[in-house]
Amino acid sequence: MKRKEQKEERRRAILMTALQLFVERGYYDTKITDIAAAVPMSTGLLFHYFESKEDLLMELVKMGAEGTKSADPIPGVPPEIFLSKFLGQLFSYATEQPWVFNMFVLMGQVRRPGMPEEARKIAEGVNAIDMTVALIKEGQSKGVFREGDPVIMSTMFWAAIQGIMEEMAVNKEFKMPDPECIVAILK
Amino acid sequence: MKRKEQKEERRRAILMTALQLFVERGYYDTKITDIAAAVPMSTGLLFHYFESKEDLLMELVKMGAEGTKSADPIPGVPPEIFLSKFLGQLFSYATEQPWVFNMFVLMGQVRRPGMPEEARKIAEGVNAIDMTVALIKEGQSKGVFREGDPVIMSTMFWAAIQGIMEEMAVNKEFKMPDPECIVAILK
DNA sequence: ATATTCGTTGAAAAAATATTCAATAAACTG
DNA sequence: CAGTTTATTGAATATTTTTTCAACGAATAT
Repeated sequence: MKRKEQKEERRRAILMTALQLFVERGYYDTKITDIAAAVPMSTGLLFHYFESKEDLLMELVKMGAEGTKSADPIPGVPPEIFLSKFLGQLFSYATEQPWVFNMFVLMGQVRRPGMPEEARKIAEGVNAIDMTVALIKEGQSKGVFREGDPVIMSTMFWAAIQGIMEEMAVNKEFKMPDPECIVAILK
Repeated sequence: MKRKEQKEERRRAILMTALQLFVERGYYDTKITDIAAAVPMSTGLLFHYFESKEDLLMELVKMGAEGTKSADPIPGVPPEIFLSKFLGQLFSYATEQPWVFNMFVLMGQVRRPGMPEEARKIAEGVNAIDMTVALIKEGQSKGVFREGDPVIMSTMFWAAIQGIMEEMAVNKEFKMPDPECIVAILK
């Protein structure tokens, strides 16, 4: 039974290639032929593994949604510490586990208008903003975060992270920021 | 000579319609037929006014690049005051001059990978980040802004603003944030 | 060793979208 | 008013991109 393993491996290769291209060039600008050529394989064969381009995106987004569950806050850990550690981890993935990093970037991109509805819905379901809103409230009540509408603060926080990650994804020389520097947005 | 004025007006109408659709649905997801239908006019006629969809985008981006020049810092004004006033103005445009606001959002979007090269280049030329880098350095030397790599801080700053503006553009109920709250990212 | 299934290809078909165009109506000019 | 230019339409065409498919080779099973 080596066939099945090989098939899985090929599937993964396609997914990872597509992920990288989607993040670096954008979903609409990466054509099926680009993905196939980069894997590499014939365009026809790609449809042996995925029903459509949108299906490919869906698989990625589902994986991303799955993976994000492990980013839930740990009860008892102070919010500023948790966020700081979380970001440190995230940024270190940029070089150590590029696909995890790219996945995060992709999830953020898919939430934007103009992306295929189905995928977008799933990505919106993984709402990091809600998670941080709670954390921000906690931090505010403890006096470690400054006052202000938690929803706006959370939006700013994630937008800043997304912006930095997209910069990092495209411009490989961009210096990895100190997590503290981002958590400081909330302080 | 009423013809010429009317033509200009029609042109503007197309431009403004396209701008709104591009921002709300994204460039690739708004079809030429969508724009024409929204103006409203026949799809064929649209090509009487603009050579192509990309040309339409180019015109918008050129307008945006032109308009952004008026956002240069005023010598002598303290950086934190300038930025705060600037953001106040910008956010107030969201309701008072939606097209100015949308233009800002569009410029940010066009800078991203996957957008048509030609337009992207122009948008990247209008680099608000460079402008703020100087302002941040000034603020740091005066001690009103906190320490940290000015490029990263500037990237964060604009990414946060872009994120909030995109939210405002799509979700009309989103509460306009206090500019102080954003400038606080730098303090 | 033969049959059967699966992987693979590249060219052809289909689908989505942008663009052109011939025809007509409306506005202007002298 | 007759003639000329401009605006307008929507169906036809061109282009771009995705998707299918018939054919063939390689691996696996019997």
